[in-house]
Amino acid sequence: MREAQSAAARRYHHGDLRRALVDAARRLLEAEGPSALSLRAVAREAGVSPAAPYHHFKDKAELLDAVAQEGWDILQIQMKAAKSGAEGLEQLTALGVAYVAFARENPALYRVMYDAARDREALPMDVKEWDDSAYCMVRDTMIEHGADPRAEKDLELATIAAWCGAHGLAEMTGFKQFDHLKDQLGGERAFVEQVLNHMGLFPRRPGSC
Amino acid sequence: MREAQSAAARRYHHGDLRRALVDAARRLLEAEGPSALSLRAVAREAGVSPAAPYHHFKDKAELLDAVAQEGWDILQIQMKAAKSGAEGLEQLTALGVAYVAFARENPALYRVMYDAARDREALPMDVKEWDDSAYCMVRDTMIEHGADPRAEKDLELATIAAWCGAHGLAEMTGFKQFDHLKDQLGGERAFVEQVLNHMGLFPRRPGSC
DNA sequence: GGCCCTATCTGATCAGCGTCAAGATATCTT
DNA sequence: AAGATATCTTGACGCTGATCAGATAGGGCC
Repeated sequence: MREAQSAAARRYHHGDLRRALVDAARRLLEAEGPSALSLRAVAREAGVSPAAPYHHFKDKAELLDAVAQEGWDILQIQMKAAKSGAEGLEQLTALGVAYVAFARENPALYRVMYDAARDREALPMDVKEWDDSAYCMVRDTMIEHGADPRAEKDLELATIAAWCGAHGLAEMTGFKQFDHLKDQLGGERAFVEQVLNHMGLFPRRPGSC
Repeated sequence: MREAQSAAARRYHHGDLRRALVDAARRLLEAEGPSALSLRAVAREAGVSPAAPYHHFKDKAELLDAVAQEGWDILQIQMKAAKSGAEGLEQLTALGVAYVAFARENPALYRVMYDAARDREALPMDVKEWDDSAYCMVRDTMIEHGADPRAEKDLELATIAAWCGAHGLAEMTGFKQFDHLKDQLGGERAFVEQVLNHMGLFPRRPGSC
């Protein structure tokens, strides 16, 4: 009926429609932006009828959740790579730079990721894979460079503070108000690095400063 | 034709429909959340036809811009009050707490504010009123407490870092992942304060730390 | 007062959206 | 081969943002 297909990737009538829908969504997202991401447009892009997605996703939000999850996976991979590309305390800055770079290079995807997070009032990291999460990578990096792993609260607070700062910077780096400063500093990359360095990317030790 | 009305507030057929629409939008926003904020629902709430708003706003986005602008105004007022309610270096923390509190008490409004900002890739502060903006309030507070006003770049970077951190915290404070920590610290307010204190809410002086 | 002009608002209409129910179709199981 | 089941299509519903012609009501001018 159909050409030879990559076996496991195809099933039933259309093939692995679930996979195809997520791919179509990401294609649309990159090409047309978040506002063009309607369920019907995704179905159209995947070559199926508007109702077909409902056999694989409860509703539109669940499709977007799947797209967002892929985004978090990619972000984690890129942060991991950035960490191993740096040494010493600069690893923390490198993680931040990678985080912001991901958001800037995939703005539509990043928006979908946080729209979903805001809706469910939680980051989408499952508890069971919590240990591999990008969030924990930041915390562990702090420990590796001297933060006291027994001061749990301070460690968590510092990780949260760093994450919040990176997220804020990711959303605002593109704002026009900062164009002047970016030029002064020699580009967006330098701007991001320096703002990150002005954040407390490390646990406060009692009595420091 | 109509009862006595507050004079300046009423004009033409309906009255000051523009004002009425923004009010209706904020009412809907608080009652039903951002997803219920359709142009038609706003018109319904204001008691006019679905097409009436188009005589006062170019499109839906422009209505939302007006709502967002009111949000920024309120935020600024509340931050100003918070600053004068604190003393010394704690003023900076107080500004952050007020910022996050506003976002937490008006989550739908805060979302509209930043949705608009992301769309136009800029904070909505007009250049002419830049000097009164909440953003400058943060910077000026840093100066008042010893930051060197001549180190312009560091000052700006620190202000941006603080703003990014506050925004990130505003969006993520409600996330369920942090519930445990909030309980440990004795409530959300304490959580917010401590995360803020872990951020670098002050310009880096060369050689400090 | 009487007139026109213009801003304002209504009603009808359009394409597109998310979602659902009913029916057709292809694959899996036996 | 036959029945069960998962998958997809078709058609429909109510909603949305937006546009247009036409009704209406104030303000300015004589």
